[in-house]
Amino acid sequence: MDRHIDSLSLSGKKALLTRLAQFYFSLRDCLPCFECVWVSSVQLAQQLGVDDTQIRKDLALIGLKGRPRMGFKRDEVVQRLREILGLDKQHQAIVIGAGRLGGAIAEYPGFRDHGLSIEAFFDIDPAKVGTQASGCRVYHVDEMVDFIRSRNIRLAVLTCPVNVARGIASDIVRAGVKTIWNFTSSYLAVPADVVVRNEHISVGLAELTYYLK
Amino acid sequence: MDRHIDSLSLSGKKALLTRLAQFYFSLRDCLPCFECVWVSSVQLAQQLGVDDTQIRKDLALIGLKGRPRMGFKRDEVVQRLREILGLDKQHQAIVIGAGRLGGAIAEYPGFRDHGLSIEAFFDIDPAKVGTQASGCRVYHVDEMVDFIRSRNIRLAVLTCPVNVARGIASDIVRAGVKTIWNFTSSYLAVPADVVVRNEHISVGLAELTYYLK
DNA sequence: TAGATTGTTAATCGATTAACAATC
DNA sequence: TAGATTGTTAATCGATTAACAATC
Repeated sequence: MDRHIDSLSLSGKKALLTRLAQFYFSLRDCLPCFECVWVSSVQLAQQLGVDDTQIRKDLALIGLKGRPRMGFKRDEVVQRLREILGLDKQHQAIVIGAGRLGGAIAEYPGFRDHGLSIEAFFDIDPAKVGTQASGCRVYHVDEMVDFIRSRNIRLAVLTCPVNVARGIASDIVRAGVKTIWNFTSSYLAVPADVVVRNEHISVGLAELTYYLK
Repeated sequence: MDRHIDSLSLSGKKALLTRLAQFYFSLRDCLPCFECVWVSSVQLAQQLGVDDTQIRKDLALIGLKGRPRMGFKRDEVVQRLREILGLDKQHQAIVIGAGRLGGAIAEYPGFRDHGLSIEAFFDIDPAKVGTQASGCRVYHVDEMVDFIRSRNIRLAVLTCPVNVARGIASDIVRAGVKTIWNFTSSYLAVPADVVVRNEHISVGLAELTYYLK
């Protein structure tokens, strides 16, 4: 099962995970009108604007079998995707940077449903330290490393200013963080066992303004 | 020049634009310590963790020439990237959904620097309509189409609930919007002359939680 | 000059798509 | 049965990487 996924290249694996997550959200959010028990690879492909062969291959890779003439059992697919993507388990995370973006992310309703619980914010601004943000306490950045160590935090969300992103990243990695969700426009160099997902919002803007010319 | 870019496949073009935007932000934000006038493709490649041949090819594609033994003139590269990406020009945009995420996006400091000006928010909540958000007025969604038409808005940011995303998308496209920055987890089907950039935040989360297993 | 870096062609690699037999 | 859909192999396509001559 999972062994097959691990045989993929790093970029292939990343692309696969992105597709699997899209399948999941498409089946969960975007087909609520569908009372159908069965969903075919062609239906899903049309929903997402991709090739149907791809979908059958991806589902086969995670051990799902379809039925000729019927398609795939929708609930079975959704359940298996939850397992594979780790959305079933509970994960503790911290947010570094108690600004608007950090707050928006912490309050995103989908997250709690997917097992993400924000444990604390960290900021350097004395006006923010000690206050509550989105139901969590805001601590000073100086307390960050101890917090990560004592609570065994593995996931950190970076919404701090770009110029301090690298310093923070190296601190939290040394404290034990294994996955970083990077919302700054900084490129982070990390050890091989740490995963960084970049959400470079400015890059998205640049892509769009290109097309506006 | 630009004609070369247009000869690329759709996915190739998208990948190129992403790389160009990364070059830009890397040169602008992440090498401020560098007083160097010259920057080599190898330096930039190391910064971004990509292949240096790729960088030379990309820069050649947009008409930039390097000098053997020296590299590329940094300012020239930055300036040309601004032109190509359309970051020099002023663009008016609207944000649909006056929640936390919409506010965070509207206040993102990088945007005004890159020519994006938010003209209005739209929401369906009576408690929000008529108020100010991030320095802009919040209008009712019913006024959206007229606003787009009269102000000739081409770019819309979607931060509305997922279940209304498709209806909104089809309304704004009919009103004349050409590029949609989609922060909902909905897949939007649009005509060929409309560009959608998806920032599926939940997809990002799913990718990260996979690695936490 | 010697050496480093560009610019570009060729080769490899992987991802996507097409085709089609198997099957319910 | 007939027909639709899966599952999988083969073919195509494009992107990435390697190699190296040109050049400052």
